[in-house]
Amino acid sequence: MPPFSSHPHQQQESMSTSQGQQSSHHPQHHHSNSGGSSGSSGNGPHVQFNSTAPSPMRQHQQQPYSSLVPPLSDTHYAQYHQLLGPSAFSSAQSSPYHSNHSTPYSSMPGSPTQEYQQLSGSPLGQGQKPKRRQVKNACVNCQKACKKCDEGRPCSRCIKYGLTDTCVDSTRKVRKKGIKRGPYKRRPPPSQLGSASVSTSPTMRHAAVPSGLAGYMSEPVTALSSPTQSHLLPLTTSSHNQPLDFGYDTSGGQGGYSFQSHRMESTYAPSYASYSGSNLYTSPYGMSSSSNGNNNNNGGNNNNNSTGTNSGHTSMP
DNA sequence: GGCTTCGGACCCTAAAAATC
DNA sequence: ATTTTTAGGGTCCGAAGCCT
Ligand SMILES: [Zn+2]
Ligand SMILES: [Zn+2]
Repeated sequence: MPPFSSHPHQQQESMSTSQGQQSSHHPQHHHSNSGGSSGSSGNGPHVQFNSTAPSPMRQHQQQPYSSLVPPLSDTHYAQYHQLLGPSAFSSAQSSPYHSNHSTPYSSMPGSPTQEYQQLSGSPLGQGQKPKRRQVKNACVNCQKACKKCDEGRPCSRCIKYGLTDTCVDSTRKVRKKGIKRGPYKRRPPPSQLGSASVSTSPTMRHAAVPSGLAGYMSEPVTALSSPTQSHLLPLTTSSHNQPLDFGYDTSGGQGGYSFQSHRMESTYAPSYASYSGSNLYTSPYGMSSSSNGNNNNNGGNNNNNSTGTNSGHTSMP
């Protein structure tokens, strides 16, 4: 993971830069600081660099983009949305909305959270949080508001707020290629398989994971993961090793989109702590020699740019 | 109370690396 | 060629500040 992950929010424009690198996530968000502390928590693959920096936030308020992004009390909204049910999405245009949509929100049964339930039928144990599922591409309005969207194109949220005309998919950047990564962690020994079971049980690898997260560790594990490996794993092990049960089509993904940017946001200094070597994240990279001739070595790689990185939420000009 | 913001946890999945 | 790991790029929860 990147030393300090560029923050998901914001971005705002292709910085040009040599190769247009710039990895900030959020399409537009401005957040003003860097650090995330995500890391340890959960299985989140991206441990972010925690840079404290309380940041005065909440100060700058350029102009509410309310005009574009209408409210919609999520509670209410969620209820409605929940109607979609966990799997309702997946198929592109399956939004129940279109199919029947006559149901008044008020009559929607279920709780908001209900919608994110198990997707792959995994029981999701007692205390576990159900996995949150996301749409592949949120509409611009929801994206800006950081609110939940759905597959339907005028998405339900936009419909509710009468933004159907502006409800279009947000653009996505294409992941860059050629980024070096450094060696991966050891892999499980070839044969042995079934035998290992018990002690080496698949669960081993997740051992380090906080109980609460167990739910994420669904994967049945197709014979693999040796104990050795497990201890090597950072405790941020990724939940799924492989796209086994993905409901979506892998191919589809985000085909090349050209990025665009909507909004330039006013002044939001990048400010994120530069990552100096703390290995908060046990990645092979860090340990790798200093040389790192080729790989830019840890996240640093193309992020450097990051300029915009860190915050994202934008707030309309 | 609702609405607006937004920090950052959580997710998805393509690409790199490791194996086969 | 296939599998596994990793991280780029994203979605959106949930809390806090504002507004009415
Ligand atoms: Zn939407
Ligand atoms: Zn929409």
